Amino acid sequence: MTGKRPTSFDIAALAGVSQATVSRALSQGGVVSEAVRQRVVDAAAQLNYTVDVNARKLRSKKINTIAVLISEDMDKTDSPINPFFMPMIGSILKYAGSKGYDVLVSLQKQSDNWGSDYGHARRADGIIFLGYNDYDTYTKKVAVLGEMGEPWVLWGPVIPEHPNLVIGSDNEGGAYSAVKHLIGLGRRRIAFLGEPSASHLEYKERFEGYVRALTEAGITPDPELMIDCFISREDGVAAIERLMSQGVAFDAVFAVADLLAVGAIQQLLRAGRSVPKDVSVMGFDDLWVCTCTSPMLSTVRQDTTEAAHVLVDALDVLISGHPVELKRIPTQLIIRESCGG
Amino acid sequence: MTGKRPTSFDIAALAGVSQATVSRALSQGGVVSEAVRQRVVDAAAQLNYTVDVNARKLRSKKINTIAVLISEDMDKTDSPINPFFMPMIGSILKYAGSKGYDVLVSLQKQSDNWGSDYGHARRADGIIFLGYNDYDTYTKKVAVLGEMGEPWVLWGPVIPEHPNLVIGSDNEGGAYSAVKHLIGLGRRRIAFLGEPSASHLEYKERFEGYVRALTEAGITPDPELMIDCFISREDGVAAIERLMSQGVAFDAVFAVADLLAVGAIQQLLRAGRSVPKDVSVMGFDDLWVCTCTSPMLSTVRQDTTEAAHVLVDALDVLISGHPVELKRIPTQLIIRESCGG
DNA sequence: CTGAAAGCGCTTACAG
DNA sequence: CTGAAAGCGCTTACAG
Repeated sequence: MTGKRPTSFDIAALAGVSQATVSRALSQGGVVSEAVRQRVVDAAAQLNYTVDVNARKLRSKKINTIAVLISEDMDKTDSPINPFFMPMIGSILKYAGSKGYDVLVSLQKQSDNWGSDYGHARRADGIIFLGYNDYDTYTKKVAVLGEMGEPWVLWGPVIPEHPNLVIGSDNEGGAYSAVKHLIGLGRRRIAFLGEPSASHLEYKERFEGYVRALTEAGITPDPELMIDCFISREDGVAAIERLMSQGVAFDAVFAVADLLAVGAIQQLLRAGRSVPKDVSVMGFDDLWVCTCTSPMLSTVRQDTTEAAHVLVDALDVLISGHPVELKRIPTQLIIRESCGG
Repeated sequence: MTGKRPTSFDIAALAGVSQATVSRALSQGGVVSEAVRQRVVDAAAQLNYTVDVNARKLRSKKINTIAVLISEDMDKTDSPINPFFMPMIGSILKYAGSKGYDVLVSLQKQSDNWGSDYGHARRADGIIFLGYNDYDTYTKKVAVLGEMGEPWVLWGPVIPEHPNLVIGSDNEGGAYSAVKHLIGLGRRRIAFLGEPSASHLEYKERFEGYVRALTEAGITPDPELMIDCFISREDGVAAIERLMSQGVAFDAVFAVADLLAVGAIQQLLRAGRSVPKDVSVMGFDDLWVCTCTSPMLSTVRQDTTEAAHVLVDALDVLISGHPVELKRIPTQLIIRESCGG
């Protein structure tokens, strides 16, 4: 529909130079006299010309594109993307864009044999994986990429034994500081709401922080207070229902994810308990929803902006052929109304 | 870093056919005998070969890529993307992917002279614009694309005078049904929280629905009940503060966006009013946060999944050179706890 | 159904 | 600093 797009030859003719010179004038490192460059730029503007990126990529073998592959969230019906990743994706788009990368975004089922495709077909120079937190599944996948020499980084649990290039939050430390804060408030019976599967290492790390804080305060972790849940608001509601129906006494809730904490607050209020007077509630993530509840939710913030920068920078380094170390990003305790004083 | 990628010539040699046949065997409409195709596919698998998408795009002139251009939200500090678009983007990724499109996503400032770039540089066959709801700004921009013959669709207010290809919700009808519902509950003093700028036509349409429902019920719209706000939780809080400090009596709130309604609920509770007993609250959008408040927020749902499908389908039709009509997607009234009975 | 050949629009040594 | 030429890896008429 576009009619005839002008090519570099058209610009060359109009500017009275060779096609090669047009190419030089319009690319980053091209050596041309300033006068000629100006003529070319004017001619390009006049004909509404832009470099054909596909020809450039083919010829130069530089793609300047990164792929963001997001694990499709099968639990959620409303949106296929985990809300935690939303601002992170936004920041990745913004930051990668500022570094001159185009960004391909794709949703993938964890089961598919995706991934290799993107780099392999020369669509992207490197891949950022988001939401692949099931250790058993993803390790095999990225191993393939490693063999192919495809640069990739993954957001997830940072563990030393892990094959390089994983970037994530200080989950244990974040959980520790949160629970320590609750203890400082005088809470002793702190319920733990979390993911049961042993392959979700991030949640396991948060559990370890919980245990450390309790132990340090001389409190013996009580299995009755530990509720296995998947990560959803509904599971948070159910967890509180279960604790109360079993008659388990508790004066605080630490949830491994804000979604759980949101559900917990709702169910506590519904049951006539006051938050934070009767029960303090603490989440993890600092989703945007934390400021929308009444009372507003205290939480452990994962810095998604910083995460995006670190991920893109690491991939950038990897693409240029240098090694990168795995990195743990500090969390920050955010105290709002749901904790009380 | 990847070493030598195999080309179609390598596959040809291995399979004992010509390079052209490899190309045919591996492309959609290629005519080849089944036996040969199998040999080629096997050879490709053996060498871990995938078609170089850049060469394919250059040669075939088919890009099979759509660009999603999102207006960067300057108001928000936490995330640069309006939360309303999050699930829509997810659905677009999913649906466009299922149709065989790659999806480039980019954040743009409304002021930039972006956009034309994407189609023009042969990066994308067409463009989906999200969040460009300032009528005055975007009309000029898309006009340029129109002249260039670049396919595009825009999510926004659907108005007959508008240059084609805009897809949006039935804003007037949605607001009408919401306010009518409040009136049916016995509410008479219904505050309107909305965006003041006349160029934000979607909000204007919702205002018109509000007025129509009131008028139809014989209630004269009262300017005292109409509060100008930008679209944020904070503005929702401020709006309620203002109404109460001015001593304006009201028994319901209709907000043009859930964000406002969330803030309204928070401030009403803080001021000791009961929701919904004293005041019914109704939002618009059906953001995911609606189920996270206490009480849960009633709202007018915009169907983001349907929207994504309609946008992608329309762009698809446009790309193939056929015309498309502007379309209005029905909204749905979602009654939750914040309305009362 | 298959092969030989041309060419998509660029970038980049190689000369000058 | 600039030009002529080769070639990136494919697709697609054109023959057969």
